[in-house]
Amino acid sequence: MAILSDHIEEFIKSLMGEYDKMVELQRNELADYFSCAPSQINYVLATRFSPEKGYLIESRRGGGGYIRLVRINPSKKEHILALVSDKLRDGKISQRDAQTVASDLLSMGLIDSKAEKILTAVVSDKAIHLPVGNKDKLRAGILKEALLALLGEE
Amino acid sequence: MAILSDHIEEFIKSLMGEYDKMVELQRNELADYFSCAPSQINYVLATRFSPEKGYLIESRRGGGGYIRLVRINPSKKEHILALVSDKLRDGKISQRDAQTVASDLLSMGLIDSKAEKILTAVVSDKAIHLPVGNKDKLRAGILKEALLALLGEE
DNA sequence: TGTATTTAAAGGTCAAAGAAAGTCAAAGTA
DNA sequence: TACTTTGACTTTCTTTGACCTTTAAATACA
Repeated sequence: MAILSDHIEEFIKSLMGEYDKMVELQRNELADYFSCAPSQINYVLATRFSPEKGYLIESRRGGGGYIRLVRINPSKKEHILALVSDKLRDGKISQRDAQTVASDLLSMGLIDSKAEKILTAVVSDKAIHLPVGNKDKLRAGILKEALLALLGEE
Repeated sequence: MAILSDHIEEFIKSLMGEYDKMVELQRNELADYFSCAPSQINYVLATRFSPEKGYLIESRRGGGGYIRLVRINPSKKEHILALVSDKLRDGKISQRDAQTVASDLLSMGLIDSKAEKILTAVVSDKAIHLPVGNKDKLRAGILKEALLALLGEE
């Protein structure tokens, strides 16, 4: 597993360092450095540096333009409550989305990898073997309880 | 004449070596090497590298995709698999028993208190809001997947 | 000089092509 | 009968390229 997008992700993270809150990129320069299409950079930002993963993106076009990544350090409680009201608003959630929630929590450092594994497992279609239909509704209930349980832990 | 699947199994095991915990495969490459259909590889994985046989499988599709096999720590495996076959034998479990399983795991040191909270939550009747009846069956499925997921850690 | 216009330098979007792996059912084999 | 093998089709993730929008700087002009 060593793919261009992963390299770019790593590179950006190394630029940001462990403790910095912010880094500024030049899209074209980066694309040049990795010999790829500039839009590749957007792809990496969209898939690896989304708000759900704990980053905000600001940018400016034109001469002297830039892309600025800001790492947000969310309060656990707020973030989880936001997830509950956001992703579970309509009382159902797909397996895919639920697992994204889990992996996002991990990448934000709000849960550890063991907890992430459990979350991923319990929202899987495998865990929820119903004949058909309302899996997504049930899954939402399970995920919700799990998330609320996380609130308790400090 | 040993059969193709057996050869593939052996080959993968030799790749992993005696002491490695993990090996990464390329499905198509392997299939090529054995001149078989790619889905043959899935068959081998499903029949020879299941959790019950001591392996977890992670994978990723698309460019840079891979299949990763993780060998489960045997002693942990025994504990947990014993639980699975014991408590979940008949495919259902009460909320009370499920929660006992969780707290037992905690006191055995196999999970931390955060994980225990999650487990307790996801097997609660609150999480599983079905109109009526088959909660215990569903709960068993959820618990089982959660336990199997734990096998991978550490 | 001050404003309007043009140009060039960024970054953004989207869809298509490519690169894996997954699924499932049918056919083959022991 | 149960296990194995295959192949067609699906899903997911990545990469590229063509075209669009925004902005700063340069230039023209009144």
